Amino acid sequence: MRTIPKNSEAALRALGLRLTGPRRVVLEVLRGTESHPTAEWVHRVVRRRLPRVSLGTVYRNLRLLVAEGLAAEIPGPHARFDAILDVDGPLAEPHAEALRGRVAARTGLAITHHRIEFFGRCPQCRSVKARPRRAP
Amino acid sequence: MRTIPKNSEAALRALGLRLTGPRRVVLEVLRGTESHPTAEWVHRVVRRRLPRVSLGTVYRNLRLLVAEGLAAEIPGPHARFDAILDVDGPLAEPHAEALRGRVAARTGLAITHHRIEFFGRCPQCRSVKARPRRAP
DNA sequence: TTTTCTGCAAAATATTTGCAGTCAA
DNA sequence: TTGACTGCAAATATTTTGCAGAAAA
Repeated sequence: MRTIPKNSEAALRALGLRLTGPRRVVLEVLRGTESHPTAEWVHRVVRRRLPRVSLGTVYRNLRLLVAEGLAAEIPGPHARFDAILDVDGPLAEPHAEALRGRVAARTGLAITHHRIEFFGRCPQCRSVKARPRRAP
Repeated sequence: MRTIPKNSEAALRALGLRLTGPRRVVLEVLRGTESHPTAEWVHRVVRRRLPRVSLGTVYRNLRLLVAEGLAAEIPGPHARFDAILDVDGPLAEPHAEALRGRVAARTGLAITHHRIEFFGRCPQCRSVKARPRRAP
């Protein structure tokens, strides 16, 4: 399974994407928050570093990062985005299989697929005193 | 943990919601598809049974079902909705705990929370020959 | 009855896109 | 250089809401 570099520049380069200021900052902002930010929130935060970045560019880069697998789009009243890192696929299989069986037995459903997501803080984030502000 | 009835009418009544045509059909449509439909798709399908239902009403009921825990909103370019049934909470815990530990060790993240979703077809759906049409 | 809900249509939000100029490679 | 990318603003698309009437409890 492909591994995504923790360094944002490297992650973008690994995908053959051009390394532009707005793009790098959008990814870093996503990776730097624990919340599930809206596009508008990302835009506000990106602008603290690059004041001239437009909302359109933020949207274009969010969609690009999602398409490239560097970000995920998650539930909410407005679309919300999260940075993601890979975990080796087979890691989860034994547990997932056991769970599928139990869920199937309990519900009578024929399970077609499942999704497991973990949310957490990286070491770098933990070393910072101030906790990230929550998205609106 | 609260259990959600498989019968849509009973599920709505159990929550003290009024049983209206549009509401019941919206829930049944959600439960009757394997795909992750958009609000507009739900609207189209609901209208095959109740032609006068408006898009606004579909939105109101989708939001209500989400608020009441009968449906979930999931990722996509447009908001997408799924019907959900409960699985006993403690059922998943031993596996989830084991997974959290392995994911934390592998990624260096301090896991704050996780979410496990299973998708499948109910016995009633399986007995039908024609497979449900996919959402757009 | 008395609320809650609905259809309709307008309003508010959110997202995408065309274009001309910039910039990374 | 030259494609890819961007800001800007206009165009679309999506979602929410006010209101008067209809319907459930």
